[in-house]
Amino acid sequence: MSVPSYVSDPIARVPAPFASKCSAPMSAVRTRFAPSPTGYMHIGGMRTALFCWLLAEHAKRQSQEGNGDGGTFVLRVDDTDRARNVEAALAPILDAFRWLGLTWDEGPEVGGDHGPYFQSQRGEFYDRALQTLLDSGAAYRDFSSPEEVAADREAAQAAKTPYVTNRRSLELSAEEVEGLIAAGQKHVVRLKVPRDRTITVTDAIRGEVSWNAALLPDPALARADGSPLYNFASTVDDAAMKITHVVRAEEHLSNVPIQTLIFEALDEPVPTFAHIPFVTAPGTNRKLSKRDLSKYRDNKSFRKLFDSAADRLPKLGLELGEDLNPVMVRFYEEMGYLPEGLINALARLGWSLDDHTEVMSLDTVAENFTLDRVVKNPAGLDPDKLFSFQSEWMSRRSREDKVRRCTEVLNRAGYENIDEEFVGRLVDALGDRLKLYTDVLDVAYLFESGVTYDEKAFKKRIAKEGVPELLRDFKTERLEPLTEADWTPERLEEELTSFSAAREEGVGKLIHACRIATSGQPVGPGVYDVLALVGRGACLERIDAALARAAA
RNA sequence: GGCCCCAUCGUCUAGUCAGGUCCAGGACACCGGGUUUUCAUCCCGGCAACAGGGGUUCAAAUCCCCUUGGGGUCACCA
Repeated sequence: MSVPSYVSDPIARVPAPFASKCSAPMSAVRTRFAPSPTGYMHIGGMRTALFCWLLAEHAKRQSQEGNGDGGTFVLRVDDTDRARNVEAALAPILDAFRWLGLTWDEGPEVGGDHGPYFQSQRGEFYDRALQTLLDSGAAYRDFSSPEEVAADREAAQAAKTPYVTNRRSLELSAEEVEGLIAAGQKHVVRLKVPRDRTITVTDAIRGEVSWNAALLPDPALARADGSPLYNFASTVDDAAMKITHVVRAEEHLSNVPIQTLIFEALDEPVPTFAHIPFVTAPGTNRKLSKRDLSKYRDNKSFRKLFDSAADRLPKLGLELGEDLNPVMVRFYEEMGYLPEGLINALARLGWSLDDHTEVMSLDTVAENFTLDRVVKNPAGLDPDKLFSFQSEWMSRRSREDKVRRCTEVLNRAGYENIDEEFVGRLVDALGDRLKLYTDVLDVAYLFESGVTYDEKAFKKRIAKEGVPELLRDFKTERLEPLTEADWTPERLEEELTSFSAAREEGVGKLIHACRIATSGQPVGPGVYDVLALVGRGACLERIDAALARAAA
């Protein structure tokens, strides 16, 4: 088979324009995200998936305005070799897409014209492609044992020379090869890399990148049992699914020359590659990885996340650890983050709209997303910034939504008979303080019979010269005479203010004392709301308890 | 080690392709002040960066080269 003269004109084979700032209409854009079913959705993978989705979605919208031929986002499952529990391991991944509102046009559950969408079901595609390559001579059977290959590799390493495949099997005659096959001799199929080539590709993000093919080992396409390897399966699928833009993390950049060669050998157009920077671990520019999780606690803003999760998750019957942690999308969902918040943060990781726009909906991002505004260098997710986006989006949520979701959290935390009307009052009192749905857990004292005192705050605000007396008098003179009906924030404020004035004291003293006595904590909603929410009976009891504690 | 990629405030970034309007803009974080006689919000202000060295040019964060630093990848994994 003849190899196209790709070297002389590398760009000619790159189909669609990648910088859509240009006014030329875009041809159809088809992107894919190909997760392997691991049982969880990695936050970095999610960012990659988001960019894939955005590119397709943007093209889709453009075409609706009469510009271009549409966009399609494909979800394909890389489950080669892992057939056992695919469904269970895939579910969390699909859930993450659903939670964030990233729909797929083709893939699991929805099907499509280019299926099946599970690699484990695409065996015939690989077999056929493999035969094509074997027939054309682009690939060959390698009878070397894995041990021999490993030894060659080590020798090259030791000699400090680049390792290239020892093509001994190529010296076999056709008859000898037939004989070995007939004898059941184990072998892999390798791509015969043309060693006189320079492979050049114009990456949509990195620009022109080249490799000297003479330095490339012949990659295995299929195992001894005939099953396809990643680079091969992925290329065959991308070709069959008519993928126009391969958007993936930068760590895949080194797969480009091999895949390019495979596309060419298959006589398929080479898609546009777009290698986006990966998401880094906090405080470093290394790849964010589940394995180094414990190290991330050393990072200041990550530690806040961990600490807060360690406190809250158990209350919801969950556990911070291997199966649930900040590298997973589900972590943020369980902690009560909003999809809008995470999307906003992820979209801003490596991409910007302009020099000032920070808060953006998925819709806004999709409307404006182009690869030419993707940055080249890796970026770390900053929990503080995510939190800032989160509070912005939470502030836009309706009261009904907050009430419903907070009630859910409370129920999950095991508090029985939660009254939605009461939660409504609570949500009002919380106001902007409610940043995450799980923030309601901070006011658990409203749903429990006793109070746990913050020791430091207690000492500072109650166990102090004159304060217990003041609190006691306020209680007996002003609080006790109030009826249940009088027990409103407005009335309580009136009483506290006038009492303080009568005593010639600043209101601060009593405000703090009351807050600590009734809630145990130095922070929370406004005091009058706290007193009202805690209720007359419990307030009086708790003040007594605090007084007794101060006296002890 | 080979190959490849990357390099602007603590962090995410704008500016780089089409050099001057940038003694570098925004956001988050941080620090200070104001509002709230409480917590949070909100408002105002501040701190803070072009990795280094050579070129090219009247002019370089922007173009070229080198150095340094960081990272990715080198499987019959994905």
